Amino acid sequence: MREDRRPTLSDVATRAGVSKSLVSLVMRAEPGASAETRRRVLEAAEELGYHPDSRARLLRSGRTRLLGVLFDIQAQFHADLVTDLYTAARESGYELALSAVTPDRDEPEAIAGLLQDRCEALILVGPQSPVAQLSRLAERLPVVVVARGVRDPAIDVVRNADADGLHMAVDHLTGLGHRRIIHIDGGRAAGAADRRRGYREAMHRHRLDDLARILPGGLTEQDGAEAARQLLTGLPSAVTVFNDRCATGVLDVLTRAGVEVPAEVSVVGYDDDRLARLAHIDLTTIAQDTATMSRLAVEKAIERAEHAPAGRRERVVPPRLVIRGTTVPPAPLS
Amino acid sequence: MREDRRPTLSDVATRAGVSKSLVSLVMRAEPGASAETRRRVLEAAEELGYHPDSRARLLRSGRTRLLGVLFDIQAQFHADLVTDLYTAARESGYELALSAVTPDRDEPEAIAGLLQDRCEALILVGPQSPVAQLSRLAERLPVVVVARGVRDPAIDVVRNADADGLHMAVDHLTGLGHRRIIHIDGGRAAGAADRRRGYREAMHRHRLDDLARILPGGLTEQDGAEAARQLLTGLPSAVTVFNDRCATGVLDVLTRAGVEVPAEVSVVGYDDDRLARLAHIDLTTIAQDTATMSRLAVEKAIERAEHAPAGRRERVVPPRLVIRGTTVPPAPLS
DNA sequence: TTGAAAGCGCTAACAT
DNA sequence: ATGTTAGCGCTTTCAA
Repeated sequence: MREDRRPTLSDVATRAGVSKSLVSLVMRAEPGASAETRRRVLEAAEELGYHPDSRARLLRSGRTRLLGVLFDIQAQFHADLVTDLYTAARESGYELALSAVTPDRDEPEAIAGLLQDRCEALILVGPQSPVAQLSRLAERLPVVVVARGVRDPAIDVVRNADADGLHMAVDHLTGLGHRRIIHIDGGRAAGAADRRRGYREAMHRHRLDDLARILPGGLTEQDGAEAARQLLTGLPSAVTVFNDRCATGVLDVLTRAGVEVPAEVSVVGYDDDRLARLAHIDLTTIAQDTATMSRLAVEKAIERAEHAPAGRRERVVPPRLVIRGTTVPPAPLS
Repeated sequence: MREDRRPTLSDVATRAGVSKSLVSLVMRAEPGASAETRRRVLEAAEELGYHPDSRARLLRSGRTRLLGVLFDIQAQFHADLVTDLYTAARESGYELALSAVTPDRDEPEAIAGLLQDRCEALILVGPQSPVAQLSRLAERLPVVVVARGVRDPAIDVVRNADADGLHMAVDHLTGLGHRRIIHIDGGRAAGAADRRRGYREAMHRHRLDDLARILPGGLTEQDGAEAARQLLTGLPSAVTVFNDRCATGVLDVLTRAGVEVPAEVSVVGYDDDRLARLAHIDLTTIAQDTATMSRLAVEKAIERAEHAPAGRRERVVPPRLVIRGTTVPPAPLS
């Protein structure tokens, strides 16, 4: 069966006939022990099946090299970001502590968990908490907010240029010849306001103000489906949607209603999450550069954790238009 | 700016004018402190923004009350399970340590992270590792595998009755009058073999062996989309699909090809994940009882961690047919 | 009900 | 190159 007590550093020291300090040095591969001692210690450790206890180690050294990550386990885009955060953290020699927000586990609870783990900094992906709470948190440890704008000098922000993204979307559509372009927005979601603004600005620039129209949407497939039903009463020639998840709902309802996409209506999403890339969805979208955003977030977090804050407080990553199958020139009769 | 040192239990004790022991009791909500003391301590803790250091706490008490959870961050169904695992763990007074598998972070790496954290037991959601590796792991600490069958007396298993699930799906369809029912399978995925078997058994029971046909599918929307293209060459009257994610791909391709679901083809999924429940997908499916499975997994893990293994090694949870909008009687001409 | 003291397993500062 | 001595922040005796 299993050992009832795990061997400690002392056990190894006794067995090797040396002091704990030596064992500590050897286990960390630090210089300061003779080759012979090193050999004896390693041998003893091996025989005992010794593994250092990271908690004790970190408790003593005062460092955890741990970055706390808050995310919504139901959001595909968050999953994509977490994927890249793991990569970025490993490259920087840090570990990630994940804490998910679920329908039954709210943000304060998820954050409390991270604080208990003594993370050196927090990376919050699309947090919904009021700014005041985030500010309070930032008084206690470095906080980096990803994919949401927060105006607080103590909080680092990594986000994409949402307004620019919608400029690209609208420019792409007008370039194809579309004029009746509707925006299905994200309501109060992070980034939604900027994307709305970007849409309005672009429509204005193309002198299409009269045709501009914004339909209330949201973050989920459900929200998109509902918005699409509104759409059916008076079809535009193209739609820009708050995000890919919402766009998926739009696509689904349109298709079911017999509206051909893109022949009758072109659709542009936002995020370029895994969903959009699926061959059968094949959604034209505005890609957020999750790899870069993740790298920057980890960099920022470590920077703040290790020395004083340096560099710009807000990093805005440019989005990128990814043309796939849901956008074509408008039908002649349109 | 920020405090350079996080408040400790001693700080709280000083501020509240009591001993460390009292603070310790109060923070753990243990009896033995007067109401007045309790109030003062909590107030001091709040003012200082104190959070107990879990490492120190656990180092001292020798226990972590930590359950390590391995899951695939790209799988919706895993997200649903993790959601319920959080709930179950909280009810048992345990915490969860999440470790995600990503395209860039394989299972051994994710598991190594969990081991460093000194989790008392591991809950592996749909692990892909060979049984030999899981067995080796189980020699070091309690291991519970969820949603995959593993034949090793040292490993607890919590899964749903996959074969029964397909019996239900086929019975439902034949009950509606379907005869030409095809199964799109999950290849080598966990549970796929049992679901295939269940399909064959049910078709046999209904004396439909001649019409039984299995198409290679997989776990993802992509896999479903590809399988559906095969389907188009000779439409059956109904399809049972390995899981909801895959079924989504099937639905999408069929709809785009002008095949009406369910008028022309009925579709049944598996899992009842968030996707299936979306109003616009509205997929008839076989629900896995994630709440029960999660509760059992947590129970098993704690049981093994705290005393010797007790109770049945394998817990099989019955699935449940959820009838939604993708199944109707076959078209008369079919 | 409260407090003092002794560690948990480890690392860091200081000896030698 | 090696050993000794203090803790890290907490829980756990044990006394008061």
